[in-house]
Amino acid sequence: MNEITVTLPDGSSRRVPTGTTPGTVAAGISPRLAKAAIAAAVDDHLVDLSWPLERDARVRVVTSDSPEALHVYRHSTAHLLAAAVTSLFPGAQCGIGPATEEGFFYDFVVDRPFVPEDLDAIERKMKELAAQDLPYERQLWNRDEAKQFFAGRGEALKVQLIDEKTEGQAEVSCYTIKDRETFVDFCLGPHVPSSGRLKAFKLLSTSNAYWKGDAKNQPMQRIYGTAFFSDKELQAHLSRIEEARKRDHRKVGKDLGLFTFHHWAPGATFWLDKGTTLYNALANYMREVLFPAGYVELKTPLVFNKGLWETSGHWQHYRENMFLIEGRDGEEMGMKAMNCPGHMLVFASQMRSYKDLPLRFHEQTPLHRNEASGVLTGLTRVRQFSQDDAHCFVTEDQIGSEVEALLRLVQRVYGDFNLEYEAKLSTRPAEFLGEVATWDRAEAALKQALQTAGQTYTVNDGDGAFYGPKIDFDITDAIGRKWQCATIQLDYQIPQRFDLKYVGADNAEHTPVVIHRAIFGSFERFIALLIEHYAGAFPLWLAPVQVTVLPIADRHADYARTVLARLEAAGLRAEVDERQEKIGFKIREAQLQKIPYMLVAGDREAAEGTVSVRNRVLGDLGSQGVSEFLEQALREVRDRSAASAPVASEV
RNA sequence: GCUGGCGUAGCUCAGUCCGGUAGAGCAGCUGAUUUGUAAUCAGCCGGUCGGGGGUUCGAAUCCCUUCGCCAGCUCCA
Repeated sequence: MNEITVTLPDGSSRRVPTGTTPGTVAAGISPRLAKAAIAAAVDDHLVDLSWPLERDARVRVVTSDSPEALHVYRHSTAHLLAAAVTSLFPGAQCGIGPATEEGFFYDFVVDRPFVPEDLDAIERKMKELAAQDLPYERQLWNRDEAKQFFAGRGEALKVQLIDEKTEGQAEVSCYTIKDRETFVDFCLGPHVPSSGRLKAFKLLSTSNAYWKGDAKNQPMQRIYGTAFFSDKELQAHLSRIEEARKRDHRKVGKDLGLFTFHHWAPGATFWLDKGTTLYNALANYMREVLFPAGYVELKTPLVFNKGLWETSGHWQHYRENMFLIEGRDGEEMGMKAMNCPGHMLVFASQMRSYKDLPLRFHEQTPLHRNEASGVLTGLTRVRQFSQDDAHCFVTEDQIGSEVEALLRLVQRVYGDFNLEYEAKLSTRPAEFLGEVATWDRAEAALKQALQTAGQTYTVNDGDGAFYGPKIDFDITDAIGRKWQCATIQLDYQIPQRFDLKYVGADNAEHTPVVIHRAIFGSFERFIALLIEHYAGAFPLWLAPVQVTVLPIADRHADYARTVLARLEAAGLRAEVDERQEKIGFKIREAQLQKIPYMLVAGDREAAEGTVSVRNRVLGDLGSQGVSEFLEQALREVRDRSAASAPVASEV
C-alpha cells in the first residue's frame, strides 16, 4: 500500500496510508483530540476531518482553541439553520449563508416574511436536528447533475451560484446533512463532522435582504444568529449585547440630557445645553490641535447657486443627496453637502505662491445631506452634521510629508480619547479619473507615509474614490457596528475642475493637489462613539457639568454658593443642588448624571472653609480646602486626564 | 429608498390577540421633613393612545393611509 508523510505542528511526522483522513490522524494522536476536532488545516488550507490525504502534507487539527474554528462552527450552524427552514417551510429557497464576525446569517426566498414566533420554531427544529447528531458529508457531484438536482428542487439561486462560481469545472462540492433528502447545499466547506457538535446557538433577528445585495434583485428574508462552542460563552455574548445596549448613545444621550430629535426635523439634532457644552469643548479642542499645526479656520456659505455644484460635479453625481432650494427669482440653489467646493473658491480668490503651500483650510460649519430615510440612525447617521473638515493644498512632492503629518494627527487625537481604531487604505477603483501613473505614485506615497508613521492598516483594493486614493479610519460602536470617522483623501480632480493655480519657483503656473481630511469625521458621529466609549462618564475636561456642590441642609446654601462662585471664577462648569433632599438622594442623582465631582458642604466644611470631595468613580475622598480641590481639578482639566473616566469596556 | 417590527403621560412600560368610561412606577407640582456620601413621607396634577380617514351603537384595540423611530439591506462622515 502507498504511504505518505504527514507533518504535525510540533514538527514530528508519521507515515500513513494514502487516503488517510485528518480525523484518523487526530484519533491516532489521542482520543481526546479526535473528540475536540472541528476541521483540519492541510498545508494551511482548511478542510473537513474526512478529507482524504493524497500526498505528503503538513496537517494541523483544528479544535475549538484554533482561531479559525469558530468560523467553521458558525458556518455549519448556518447550514443547520437552512436545513431547519427548508424542513419547516417547504418551498423555501436558499441563498447564501456565511459566518460573520459576530455569528452567521442565511438568506431565504419564502412566501411570507419570518415573524418572531417562526424564529422560535426554527430554533427548536435546529436543536432537534443537532440532538440527532446527523453527519455533515462532503460530496463531489457532477456539475450538470448538481445543477439538475437543485433545479429539480426549485433552488434556482443555487443553480445560478454553481454557474457563476464553478465555470469550467467538472465537479462541484456539495454538503449534505444526513442525506440528500434531508438537506443539501452547494458549498466549499469545511464543516464540522456532524450536527451533534453544534452545542450553543441562538437566532437573533430577521430582516430583509436582496439577492446579491442589489435592490434590483429578488427580495429575500435574512435570519441572523450566533453560535459558540459552549452555552457559557453564548450566554456571555448575549449579556455583552445587553450591556452594550445600556450604553447606546441614543439612550445615554436622553438620560443625560445631551440632545433630542423631533419628527419635524428627521435626521437633524437638537443639541440641548449639556450636549452643546460637550460639542463646544470638542470644537475648541480641535482648534487647539489644528492651529499650531498650521491650519486657518474659515466659515463659508451654506447655500450656493447650482453653478458651483455644476463646476464641482456634484450637480451631476450627488444631486439626489442634496437639499435643493429655489431662490426668490427662481434660481436653483443647493445647500452644501461638503465644504470642498467653497474652499476651492477661497483658494482661487487670490494669487497663490508655492511659498504659501501647504495651505490648510479648516471649517466646522454645518452640512446637509438628504440621506435616504431608512439609513438615519441616532447621531451616527444624520442629515445635518458638521465635520472637523479641512482641505490641504499641496504640491505633489508635499503629499508624503503632509499625509504623514495627518496620520500623526489622527494618532494623537484618538490617543487623547483612548479610542481604538482601524485604518484602511483604499486604492484605485475600476472607474477612475486621471492617469494610472499618477495613481500609482499617490498610492505609493500613502503607503510610505503609513509606514513612516508606524500605522498598521489593511488594504481595500479598488475601494478608493474616483478622484484619488484614501485612508479611512473606523471606530466600533457599543453594539459592534463599525463607523468611518477620520479620513484622508487625495484629490487630483477638484483643483482642475476649479482651475486652481499657484506660481511655482520656476515662475510658471502649477495645479496643486488637494487633500480632503477629517479627524473626528463628524462631530455628531464622533460624539455618539465617545458617549458609548465612556458610557456617558466623560473625562473631566469634557463633562458638561464638572462639579456639583451639595449643601447638606438649607443653612449651608450660602456657603455652597460661595464655593460655586469660586469654581465658576476658575472656569469650571459647576452647579449647586439646593433642593430640600437628603444628601444620599442628591448624590444618587449626581452619580446617575455621571458628574465627575460632588462637593458635600455641611456644618464642618462651612466652619473650616473646606469641601468634602466625592469622585464619581473613587467615592468619598475626604475633605479638602477649596483651593486645593480647585488646583487638582484644573490640572485634571488641563491634562485632559481620563483618570476618573474609565472607558466603557472597563466599567 | 426597500423589507419587517414598533409608536399609550416628560421617561420606562401594562392594556391591543378577544372593541365597551385609559392604568402603574419614576419625573413634575404642593405640603410636611432640615437631612452627612446611591432613592424621606403624604397628597395632587398629568394622555383627543403619533397624525388623518374608514368600519361600528361604540375604536388605544379592527381596516386603509401618512409621519416618525428601530433592525437589516443598499448608500455614506
